[in-house]
Amino acid sequence: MGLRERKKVQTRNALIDAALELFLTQGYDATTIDQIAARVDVSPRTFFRYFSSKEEVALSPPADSQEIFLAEFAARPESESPYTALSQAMRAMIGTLRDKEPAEAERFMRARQLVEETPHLLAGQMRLLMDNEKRLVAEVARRQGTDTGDLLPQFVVSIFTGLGMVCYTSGPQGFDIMAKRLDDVLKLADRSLRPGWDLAAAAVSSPATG
Amino acid sequence: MGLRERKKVQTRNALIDAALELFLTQGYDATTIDQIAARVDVSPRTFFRYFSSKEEVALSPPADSQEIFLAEFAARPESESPYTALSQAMRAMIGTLRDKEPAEAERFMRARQLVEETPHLLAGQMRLLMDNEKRLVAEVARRQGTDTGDLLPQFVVSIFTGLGMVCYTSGPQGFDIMAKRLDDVLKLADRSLRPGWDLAAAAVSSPATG
DNA sequence: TAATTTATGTCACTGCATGACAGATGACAA
DNA sequence: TTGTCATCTGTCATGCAGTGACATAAATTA
Repeated sequence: MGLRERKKVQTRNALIDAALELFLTQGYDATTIDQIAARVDVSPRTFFRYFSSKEEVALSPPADSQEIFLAEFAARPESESPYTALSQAMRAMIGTLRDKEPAEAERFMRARQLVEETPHLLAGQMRLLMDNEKRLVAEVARRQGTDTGDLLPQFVVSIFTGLGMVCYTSGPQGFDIMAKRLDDVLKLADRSLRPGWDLAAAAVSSPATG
Repeated sequence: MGLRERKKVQTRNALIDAALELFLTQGYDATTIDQIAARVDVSPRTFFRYFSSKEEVALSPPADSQEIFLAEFAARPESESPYTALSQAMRAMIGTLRDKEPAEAERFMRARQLVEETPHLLAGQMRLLMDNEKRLVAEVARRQGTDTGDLLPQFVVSIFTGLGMVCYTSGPQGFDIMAKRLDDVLKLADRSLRPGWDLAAAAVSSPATG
């Protein structure tokens, strides 16, 4: 990796860290791009060459973690039912984040705290989630052998997204507490959902449409 | 109702209609506040006296419909379980919207279409949803006799919100198709969820934490 | 009609975001 | 090392969103 590329990574991380620091201390709205840029000694224009908006710099860690989740999900064995694969992918994601180098893991936690206390960012994160939802639905449909347009895969993904929100919205905390919370929610889900609810068979047994 | 008050309602509706018209034809981003204001013959500054942001004018109908939903939910009889009450409130909301005068019903449908095809607005609507979620969780907890901090009421609300999203994200359509879609999703939920899953008893029967 | 309240318009200003252009800096070959 | 090329950065100019201050116009009330 050349010097140029290393510098870019460095600047990018510096911008994220500076932004998170200012957002968390002064608040998101009260912080200007100029302040963030000044702290990293770059021009405001340069900031926008790394991030397309003020929102994006704050949501950059969450976006990364979602990518990780999607990768983990795609890597789950075919033997797992859609919902099981989703749950396991979520656990795997938390583990992957925890095992990163401290500086990076710290960024994820700080961003998480910021997003939670800033409604605008929470909305933005939901948008990220919905952007990925299509990919998720497609993969679930594939595992079920159903069509992407079917109600069932969308249903499964929506239920799961709901669970994710519950364990996400629960105050500042570390990865371990987050994992514990996820376990609790998944246990609750196991008690609430019928076995095989996420498999196509249940839907197929219904009479033809119309 | 005095002349002044009537004029305000009139201007407000005119602004919403002009905004929706421009947003739907030119796109949300390509439309400026100046254009909207010009179409209603008011100054741009006046626009911001009616709506605090460009986003708010577009989300005004969805915000209203959510208020209707909350009112319907609060009015459901105590005999209904939390989830049943939520489902019935949703059906009631669609009915209430359909029965409004055509001009107003039209606004809801147009806004719905706009929100669906504009990611930024979809995110904004999710924020509205989450703003109301606290109220919803509190009411569900009250019906269950559980604490607002408990996992169960949050779980129930999240599951339901997920269902709502499924039936919301499904292409441009009228109230009837929307109601049909809701029915399908609720049927699917009935097949997937264990009886009594939304009642406190199920959680209480689990062994003590730890 | 006169006095009061309230809505609206104008003006000025800050912040976010983008395009264009020039200069600085790293990459690479001779 | 040097020269060339690609790329990153800073400066400048611009448009749009959103807000505060103040004056004006209109509706309300007496």
